[in-house]
Amino acid sequence: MTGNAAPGNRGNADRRVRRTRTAIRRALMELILEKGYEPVTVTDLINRADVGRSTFYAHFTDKQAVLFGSLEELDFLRASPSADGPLFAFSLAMFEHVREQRRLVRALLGRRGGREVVAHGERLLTAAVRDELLARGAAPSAHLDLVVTCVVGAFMAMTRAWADDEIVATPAELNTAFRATVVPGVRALLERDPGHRPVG
Amino acid sequence: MTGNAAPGNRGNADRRVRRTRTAIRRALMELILEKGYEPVTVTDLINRADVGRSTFYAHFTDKQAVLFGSLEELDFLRASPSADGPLFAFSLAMFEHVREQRRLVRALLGRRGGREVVAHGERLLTAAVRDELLARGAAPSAHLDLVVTCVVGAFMAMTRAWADDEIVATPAELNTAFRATVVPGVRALLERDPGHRPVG
DNA sequence: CTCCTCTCGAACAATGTGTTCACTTATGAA
DNA sequence: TTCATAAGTGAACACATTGTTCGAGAGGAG
Repeated sequence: MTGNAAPGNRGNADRRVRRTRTAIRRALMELILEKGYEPVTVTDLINRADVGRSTFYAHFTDKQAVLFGSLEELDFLRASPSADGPLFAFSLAMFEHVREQRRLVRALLGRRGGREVVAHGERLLTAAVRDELLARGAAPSAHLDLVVTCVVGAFMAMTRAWADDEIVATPAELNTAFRATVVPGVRALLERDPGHRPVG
Repeated sequence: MTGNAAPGNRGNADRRVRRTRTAIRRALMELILEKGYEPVTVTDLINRADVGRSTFYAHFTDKQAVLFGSLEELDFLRASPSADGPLFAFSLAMFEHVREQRRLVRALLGRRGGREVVAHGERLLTAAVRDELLARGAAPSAHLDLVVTCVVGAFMAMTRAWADDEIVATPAELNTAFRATVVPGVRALLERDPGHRPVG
């Protein structure tokens, strides 16, 4: 092993390497679904993947590296900002997607989830929301960033609370409440802002 | 030692007990300010407090117990809901309070903070916001709870992002953005709801 | 087939947790 | 002041987890 931990070598030639990495990734997913993300230890991982301890560290620096490697393959949070159509059209689709992957979402974002994972999701969503508002003519500003933070915070809070069973609702209800709370304020922002609407 | 870990015995007679507990609490606060909450270990605590390991466990079950004991004395999040005055009047005061206690807030809520601490703060704030909306005539409902979750999520997200230096702003700016995002939606909710306005 | 890479697995040093116990000390009440 | 007792000490323990190292051996590429 050349010691290249967590490289981008997706299509590695050596069958052994592929076997090891996929075994570890699969083990992580399984364990996450069973216990949540935080409680999973490297020791769990190598036991489940049936892989030597040294082998693990030859490929990944820690469990987070494994997760973030796998996360790229999931297309959660692939919210492509749209300038037309309803504001924040992503929300309903996302809430529904979250319901489908509920166990995983709870494990990653919920109480037993991981701080870094939430932060990662927040970053992705923040970028998407910001882009959408810019595409709809909002002027880039500190104020805009604050508003984006609010919107993302609201969305993540609902998702987390719902995944954790703190609230009971359908995706449609989540969506309605989210939009009812946030859209009026954002719409006011957009209208107040003359903006250079790039097409409609 | 009778083995009563973390009791409510605030005014304990024995001077030794008081000495031990305050030493541990003070140690936790100091260490939190130095390293953030998560990295602090029980071992750190007993070294700093200069207290035997067994003594620590005679008084507290873990570091979280120490924190939650101390937290009661801080009057963060003492947002008394008001039925009159502007909606969410607590927000500016709270943002300002947060600025004063910035180092502590960052340590508790920020990247190096603790999951449970955030959850605790969220619970307190959720209750306060919910009460305020009820006091202003909103009907108790699942929808209301969802909206409250949004509002609290937005507030916490701003606070955290700001404490972590992800965004730069004054309390007034935070307050403006928060209210601009959230108040229109909430106001619409209250107006749509005939409600039994109890005075105002 | 052969050579090189990867894996194995065990051992290691660190660090942390939570418990136990015999011993010493401080405290508060009489 | 005396003294029974509640409290603190400190060291040792078993255990879990991390991240590293190394020689031996197996597996794959070419």
